[in-house]
Amino acid sequence: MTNKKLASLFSNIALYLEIDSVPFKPQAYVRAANAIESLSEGVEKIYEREGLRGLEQIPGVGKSIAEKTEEYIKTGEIQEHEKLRKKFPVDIQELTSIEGVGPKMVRDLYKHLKIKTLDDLEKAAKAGKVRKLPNFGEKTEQNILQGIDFVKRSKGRWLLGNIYPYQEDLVARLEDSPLITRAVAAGSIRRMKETIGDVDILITTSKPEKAVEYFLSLVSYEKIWGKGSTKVSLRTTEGFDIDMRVLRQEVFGAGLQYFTGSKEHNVRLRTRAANKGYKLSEYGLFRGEKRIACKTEQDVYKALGMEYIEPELREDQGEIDCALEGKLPSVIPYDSLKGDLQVQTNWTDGKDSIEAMAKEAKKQGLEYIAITDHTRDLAMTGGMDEKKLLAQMREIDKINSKSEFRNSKFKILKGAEVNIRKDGTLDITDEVLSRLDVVGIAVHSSFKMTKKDMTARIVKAMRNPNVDILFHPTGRLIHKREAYEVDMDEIIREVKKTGTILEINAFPDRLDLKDSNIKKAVEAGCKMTIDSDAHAQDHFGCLKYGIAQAKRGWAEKKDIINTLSAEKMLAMLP
DNA sequence: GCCGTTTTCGGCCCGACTGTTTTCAGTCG
Repeated sequence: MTNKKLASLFSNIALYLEIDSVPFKPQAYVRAANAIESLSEGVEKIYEREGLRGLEQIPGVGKSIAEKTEEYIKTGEIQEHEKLRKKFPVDIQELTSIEGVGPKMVRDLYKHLKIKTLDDLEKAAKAGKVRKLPNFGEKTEQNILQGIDFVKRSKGRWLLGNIYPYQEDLVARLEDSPLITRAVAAGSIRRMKETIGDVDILITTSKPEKAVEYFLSLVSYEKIWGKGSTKVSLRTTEGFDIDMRVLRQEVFGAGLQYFTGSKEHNVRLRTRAANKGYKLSEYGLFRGEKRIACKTEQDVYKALGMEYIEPELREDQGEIDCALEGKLPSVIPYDSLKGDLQVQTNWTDGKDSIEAMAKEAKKQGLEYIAITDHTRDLAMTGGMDEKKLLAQMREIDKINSKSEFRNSKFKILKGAEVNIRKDGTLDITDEVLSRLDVVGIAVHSSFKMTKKDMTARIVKAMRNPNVDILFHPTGRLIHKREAYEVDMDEIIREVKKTGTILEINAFPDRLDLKDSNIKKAVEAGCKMTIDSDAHAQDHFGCLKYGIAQAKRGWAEKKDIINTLSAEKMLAMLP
């Protein structure tokens, strides 16, 4: 995981340089950091094979950053970074993670109050010292305290999308070993919760000690919390914990059920079992001394007289009663999407071209994507005005007519992610909107309106007859920003009137709508779409997190319009 | 500091919003 650490060093350098208002260099470091973080290969490997020259091939990495990378590979640190850190001995990553706090504020806070950490800042703000600084005031102090509260609450939890690929890789490598007959992730990862506290791995093996050693050889860890013959618990160098347990083959199902949770689900399940005269534990379902089910999870649920409950539903949200009555919804399966209705390209803030995104989507088995770049008001992304949008539409026609796409089922649809202004109007004219296949709308600014005003703003935008989809309806960014205040019931009522489609945005830090809102939408009979919000080719993989979210919201295939063919999907749009 | 040529230095996404000003700096997207 050198890439990640190195990337974080470079982003730190960028922040330190911004303190000094150094022009342009910070962006260069940020670009390099992003490029390094998204590499599929370790920088050491590249360096080993191709030396400095290989490093310079990474986009955004030139001579100087390549040399710093070399220095880091050889010595584990970068002098430039040490120098800057001595000048401003502050936890700049942590402090700037507070919404509204940037490098300049960090500078002033350190200069006047010697604030170095989140805790320092919290104390100072609570003591009313922050408001007295030049250019700070009471409101800023309040915002800082709120921001700290938010950061603190999300500490120690990780985004599903950041951990899932790690877990997938680890499980695959465990299963590759002849020592191990079965390996599977349990816990909140298996339930696909939007954030994960730690990773639970279950294995079966005939040689527990050897398997534990093998597991330790695969994982790079900072600390072992505990180690026995059937369990090991550690902190990875990435900073999260893994619990690995060896289960006995014959009780694997019961163990998997137990360690998948959730705790609340299990408590209720055990109560049901007890009422029927059974006892349920991680070692099986018992009647008296007799073990009656334990091999598979299916056995356990069946023996309790209920339908099998998928892991994503096990949150004690009424799933057990439904399962007993045989009334569980058949939630949407993982392979059921035919299209993706939110895709950004290098026409705005995406990384790849329209054609590259289309090719990748096709490769992933999709039948269509809608290109939905940002519009005018999002100047920072190169947001498109009417003229640029029309040019892009012509470009899409051109690509669609290329033989590769023309002769296949695949189609690129024309769309946009249109900005909803503060007053509920849109930043593209109706005339141009009416020519698009898919019009998505979204809020990107003025997040701190009252609930009433924000709801009215969105409702007004949805009433535009050209509008098809409300993108990331609540605007939250997990661990970064709270959802804005909005009356979801009112939005749903309006959706029923206008036929607007609600989005389940699958990007790991959005997952917006969240599960409880999806459930509301399903109950009201709203239609939804699951979109990746891809900004690069490898982001299509995020769709599975959106599907997981839909499952957690009890959505069925029929509730999700992009399970349909392009033609049928388009017919569903208002 | 990187990039891309105009081959060796100039350009680098920029507008809205906020809270603090009293004309703007900082932050965000």
